[in-house]
Amino acid sequence: MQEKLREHIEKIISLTDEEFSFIRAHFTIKNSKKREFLIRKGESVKHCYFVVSGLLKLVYDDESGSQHIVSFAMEDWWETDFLAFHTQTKATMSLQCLEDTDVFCLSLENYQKLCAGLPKMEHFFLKKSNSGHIGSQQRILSFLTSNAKERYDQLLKRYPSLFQRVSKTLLASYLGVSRETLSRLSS
Amino acid sequence: MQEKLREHIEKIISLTDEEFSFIRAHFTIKNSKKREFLIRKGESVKHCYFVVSGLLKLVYDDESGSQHIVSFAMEDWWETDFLAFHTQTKATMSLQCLEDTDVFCLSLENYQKLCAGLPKMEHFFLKKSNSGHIGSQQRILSFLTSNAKERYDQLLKRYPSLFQRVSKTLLASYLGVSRETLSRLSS
DNA sequence: TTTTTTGTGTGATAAATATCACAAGTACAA
DNA sequence: TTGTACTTGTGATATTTATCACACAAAAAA
Repeated sequence: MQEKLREHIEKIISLTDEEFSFIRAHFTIKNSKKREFLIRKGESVKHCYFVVSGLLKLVYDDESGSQHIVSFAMEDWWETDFLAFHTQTKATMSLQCLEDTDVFCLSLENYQKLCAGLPKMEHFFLKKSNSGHIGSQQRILSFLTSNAKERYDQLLKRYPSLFQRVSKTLLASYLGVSRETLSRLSS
Repeated sequence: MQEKLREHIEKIISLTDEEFSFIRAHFTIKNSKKREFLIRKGESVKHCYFVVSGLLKLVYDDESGSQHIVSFAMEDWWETDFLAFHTQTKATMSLQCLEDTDVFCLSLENYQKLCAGLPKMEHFFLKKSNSGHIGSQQRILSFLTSNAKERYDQLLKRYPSLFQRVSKTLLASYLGVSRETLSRLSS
């Protein structure tokens, strides 16, 4: 499990064994079962998570009770309610396991210590944050330029594995269409 | 004009005069007229821009010829085609002045030198990138949870000044609705 | 100034999508 | 095993939004 984290980081920066030990010491491990919550709306957000295996959904529940999926977090993803985590405010979203999931947990304090103690890691997180930002911008663009059918096809092309792992209902709520419309599109 | 940049950076990290001189040396200044392009689709993206005054639009032109506004860049914003800038690929979007605009320009090379020479700045850019990511996620959320009217009201509330500065047609293309629909919403 | 482009509102209509309702299939727990 | 909850497809209908067309106003260019 440690190796997964190390390999992931070493895609961007190279590390000595000592550096990795230093990094490793800032994380804890958590093994969660399907349906378990890592973050609950309204509670404080203790950690940023690195997904080693499994699958989670980051969801926003609106006033009328419907769910909106901001993001699916799969292997090799960093996920949390970033706003709440960085500003130390209460979560506005929830992070819940869709499968049994193993994660590394990084507290804000350890995140800051890690960046301060090893500037390379600040560089690493900057790269990650940039990719995240670019990814979100692409998703915005897909809302601006594409209808439901096109967004569905783009998702299918980009993350084909998702279609085996999550229900159509969840895909619909990620794409921003009703499950009935999605059902009619895919047939 | 320099002071604007310094004040902006000092909102996040504090600087000595020498540090600021070091930073300043990595930027060039550009004054552009309304309608001028800082980035053109298809060309290479030389800089990341910090907007001192004025207003720009970051637009994506689709195959059918319609424009989609990914972002408005106002005073104190950092803007570029981030994907093209960071990966040194051709621009897929254009950045064009909606008003006469003054910017500081930072090349990728200088961006890297700046981060390497002054780790504080890597920290600064990480904070900026995180806010950008969070902002994009909020925008995604508005597409997921809100209809055109609600998105319009949210934008009006968040950036009231935009409504004096840009045409309804451009607002429509930022919100992802046709100008006719927007016109009917706002009356 | 005159001309041309750009912006805006609004009607009529078409297309996309949501909502409600129901039936049947599948997974999972008691 | 039975039952309960979750999932999926599909019909009927309502709502939202896009598209096309036009008139006119405002702004920029000649």
